[in-house]
Amino acid sequence: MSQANHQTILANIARHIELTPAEQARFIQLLTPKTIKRKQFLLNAQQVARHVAFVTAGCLRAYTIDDNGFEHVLQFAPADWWITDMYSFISQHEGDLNIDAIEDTEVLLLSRQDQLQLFDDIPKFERFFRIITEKSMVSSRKRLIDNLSLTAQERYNTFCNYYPTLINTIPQKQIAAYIGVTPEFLSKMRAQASKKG
Amino acid sequence: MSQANHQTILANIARHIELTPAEQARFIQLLTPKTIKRKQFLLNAQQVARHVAFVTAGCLRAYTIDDNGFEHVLQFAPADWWITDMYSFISQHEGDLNIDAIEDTEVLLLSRQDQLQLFDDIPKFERFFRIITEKSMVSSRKRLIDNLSLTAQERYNTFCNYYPTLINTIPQKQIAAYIGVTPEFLSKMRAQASKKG
DNA sequence: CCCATTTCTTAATCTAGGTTATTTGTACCC
DNA sequence: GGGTACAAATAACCTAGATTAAGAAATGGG
Repeated sequence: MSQANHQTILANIARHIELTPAEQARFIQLLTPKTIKRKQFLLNAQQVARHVAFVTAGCLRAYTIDDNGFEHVLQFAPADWWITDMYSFISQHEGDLNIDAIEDTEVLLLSRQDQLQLFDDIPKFERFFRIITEKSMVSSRKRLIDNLSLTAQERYNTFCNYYPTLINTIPQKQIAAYIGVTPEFLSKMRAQASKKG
Repeated sequence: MSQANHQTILANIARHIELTPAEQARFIQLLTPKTIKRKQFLLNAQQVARHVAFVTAGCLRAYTIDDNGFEHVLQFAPADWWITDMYSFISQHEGDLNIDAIEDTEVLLLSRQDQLQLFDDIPKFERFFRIITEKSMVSSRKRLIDNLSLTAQERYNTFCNYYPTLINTIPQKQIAAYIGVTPEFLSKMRAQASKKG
């Protein structure tokens, strides 16, 4: 089972770089498996994100709580996704993101320290993370544009396309906290949309 | 003068990696200087972003135009900033960002092709771009959180802190297109704020 | 299987910010 | 230096989405 998880992460990496068996072994050795039960936290705001997590099963969510107590979801991470508080992870200072599990979840953790060592020892890993950071940057920008230019209904549709597996598995209030509306308004939109068919 | 520009970009890079004189020379050789006059374009939507630009003087802006014809500014790039359409640059497919000059501007261009070659030849450059992409990612996320959780007035204040040099040099309508309000509403906010002192 | 908690829906009311329109101010260009 | 084009201000009115409140439905833990 742990073996299966290792295959998943190696397949994820193989999309961008090719590793020798020795390099694979070296990498696997640095990973710490961890189980996070539903509603438990991988990371709290005001903590330092020592690790980046790769999800092998379940689903995590990263969110902030604003001054009025409202939650804003930055990212969901179902299986095969990477997640961390990037600010805290790269600066190793305390961050403002909470990461918790919306269902029982398994992750493989890589510490920043080991990651940086890996960059020195096997530059291909620096390439891998350079590439996935470039891609995250693109999707973060895309989302910012969507928030600036789309209506709530359009953002909901976009969400459904982006996270198709999540629509029926996560509470609607989480979707609302992601697209930037109140749960009440999302409910109203869905009611109107279902009328029209 | 071109020498001065080269010093600027080398100093920018030296913040994160150390280069030998030979490596510096190799890098400089790959750069193409370009002048963009006020209101002229470095890149149009529907073009492929062949280059990433480093601004040595003046100021660029990157923006999209939505389906209703409204402009949304993603980034301003005064001197010492890097700018490109990241999606188009990494995929080499056509993008949706326009980049133009809000005043006469000088840039140094690095093509994606040369950048990737540089990553193969001198891994330190892959490190440099890995680091600045991580940092852009952090600021993009920060801005997304701000858009989800702050009022227009608070976003205006945040803008003033983030781009202090721009407040008096760029048109207010550009600031409005960045913080996500109409120029009319920004004008109203400023009037109210100045009343209170 | 049942109770407690959380989630979802509906509806009335409210407001931040948008829209439209007009006026005034400013900058550049021949 | 005067006209054209763009930028900013002001004000009346409008709407997408928030707030508040209350009931209905679903879920999960024991």
